[in-house]
Amino acid sequence: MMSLKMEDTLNFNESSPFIPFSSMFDFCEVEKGSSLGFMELLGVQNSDFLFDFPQLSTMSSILKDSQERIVKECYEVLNTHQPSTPNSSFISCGSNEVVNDEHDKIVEQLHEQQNTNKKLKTKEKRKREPRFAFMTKSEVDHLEDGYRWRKYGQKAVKNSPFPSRSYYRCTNTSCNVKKRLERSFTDPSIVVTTYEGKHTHSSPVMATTSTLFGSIMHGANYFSRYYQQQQQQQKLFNAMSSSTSSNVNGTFSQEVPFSRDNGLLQDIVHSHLLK
DNA sequence: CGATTTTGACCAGCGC
DNA sequence: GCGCTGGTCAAAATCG
Repeated sequence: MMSLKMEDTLNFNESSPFIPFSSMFDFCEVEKGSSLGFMELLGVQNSDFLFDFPQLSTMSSILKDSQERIVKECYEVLNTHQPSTPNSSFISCGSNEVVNDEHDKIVEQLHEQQNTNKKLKTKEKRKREPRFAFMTKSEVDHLEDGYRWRKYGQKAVKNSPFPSRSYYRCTNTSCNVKKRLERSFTDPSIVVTTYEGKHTHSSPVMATTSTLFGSIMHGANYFSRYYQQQQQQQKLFNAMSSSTSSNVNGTFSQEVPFSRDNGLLQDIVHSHLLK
């Protein structure tokens, strides 16, 4: 497996405050370090995805800094959250060697299983959009993000020294995005912002302020795809390992799903930000 | 006067 | 079933 190094791409300022990407697991009810947990974390299921932006006061002033963080953190994830099993390679989707009846059968079974799980889930729970949250050190509760929001509710937070949690909805009638704001339990200077859903329109305010959120969402979507693919391939690998354990090693090829040359950076960060 | 915020009531999900 | 909690609704109040 090739190692990805962001130093080759960006001159990251080592002295600037930086909390590792892995720290976001501290805020989530998923298993730390597992690729499954990470998938759920990215909104593939119903969990939250958290970034941490310490020492930052306004969205507009941190644009460049955050962009570098996102890229650095993304590279860290790629290098540290690979499948834990040794030799648990990625299986090339286009590999001719694994195209046979057994393969098709297993794929079909996996799809059926996934559909069954989906049906059960939607029956169990009301459908909720993937959530995406980040923390910002700020004295101001409501940070400018380029979109216009209307407050539709406020709730007292139990056992919290801070009065409430605020609920906002995008003012665009065709857009269903929601946002939740609250002060951190552990550090009052930190504002936790949670977005739910995806804007169906462009930012009505400045392009520059919305670009940060756009980049973050873009990064989240990227990893969502990445780990969804990885998880699916891992399942297939496990299924085939149990059924055809004798020739596993010779059957699958190791492969990096998104190579740097194919534009990992471009996939995460909007191109005009890289200039 | 329209847009936005405030706030108490209400609803749904969950654990016991 | 009951109580708790997170999330939403909607009428009234406030703002620009």
